[in-house]
Amino acid sequence: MPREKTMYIILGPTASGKTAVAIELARFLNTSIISADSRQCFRELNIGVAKPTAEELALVPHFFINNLSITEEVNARLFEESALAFTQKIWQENDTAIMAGGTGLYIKAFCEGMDSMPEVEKEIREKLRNDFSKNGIEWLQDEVQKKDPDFWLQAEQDNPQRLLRALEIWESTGTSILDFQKNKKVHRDFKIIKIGFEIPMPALYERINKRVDKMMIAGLLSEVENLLPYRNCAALQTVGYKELFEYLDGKYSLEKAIEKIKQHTRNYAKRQMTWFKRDKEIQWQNGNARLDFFNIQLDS
RNA sequence: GGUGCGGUAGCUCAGUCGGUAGAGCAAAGGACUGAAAAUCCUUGUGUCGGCGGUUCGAUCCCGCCCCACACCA
Repeated sequence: MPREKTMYIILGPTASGKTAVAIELARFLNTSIISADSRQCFRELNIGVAKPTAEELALVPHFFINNLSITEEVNARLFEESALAFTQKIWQENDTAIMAGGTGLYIKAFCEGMDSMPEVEKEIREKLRNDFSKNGIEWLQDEVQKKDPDFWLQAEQDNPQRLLRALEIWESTGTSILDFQKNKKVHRDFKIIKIGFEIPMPALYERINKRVDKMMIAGLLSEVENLLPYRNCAALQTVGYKELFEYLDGKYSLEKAIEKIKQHTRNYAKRQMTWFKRDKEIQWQNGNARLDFFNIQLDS
């Protein structure tokens, strides 16, 4: 009788120390790690996204790291599909697996599934985005209001990303996006245990500030300079890159850019916590009490 | 020393033709179904540099002073 398969999901805000613990745990359980991080999957992004080092990656098999280029599109649905495929692969040899990351939506997609949505042709998406950047938010709002009034009524009416998505679904299908959002949770045929790493905000902010300084010493600026031709990619709308692009534009000093990176990373960590706090399945652990964490895992 | 331009929310600044003031960013909280390290929402009383004067009333006008910057000596 095979043991029940178990996925341990190690999550938490950026700079909470997830990476090291996930690797330790993976070695202990002799299994692999699936990264749930919307930026570490890009092979061109390294220092600025706090990717595990080559040495760390060599210790344990990793999935969804370095598997995509910044010129490719990624989204939660794609993550769900590939993470499930990786999981099946791991199950062939292991009863346990580890997912580690801070992208809450991706983790949710993996655990609960995304509603299936119609494919949107590239041309439609690009045309809408062009029209939006040419004509502005009022145009977008008018379009949505005209074409999908039901969605409009309950929409975040100033949120261009959401309006564009609704509109591209409308343009592709003639149907409201609401008709595809079933909000039903999928059940996975394996056990999921979510462990959250929590560090008091002042301490976390301190760690973030220090880590940004380390990134600069490690050569983040030259990583960013090399990516200058790609700065418009969605993948580069990322803390640490945006600010240094603007520094290179001469918008402000390097010191100022570094200060902004720290600020924006703190804001990001806060948003991550806001997301995670709502998930009542997460077992929270003090990020400094790692032994404790292992004990609990062995018992469950 | 002289001239000019400033001194308004933690920061950058707008504004009040005299009736005690508002944006962006920050901060705090929140949302989140194909860009999620993204995007969006909520929250703004601060001796409007100091002291006097004019006025029913001054942050806004006048005088003096202090501070910063620029230029001239």
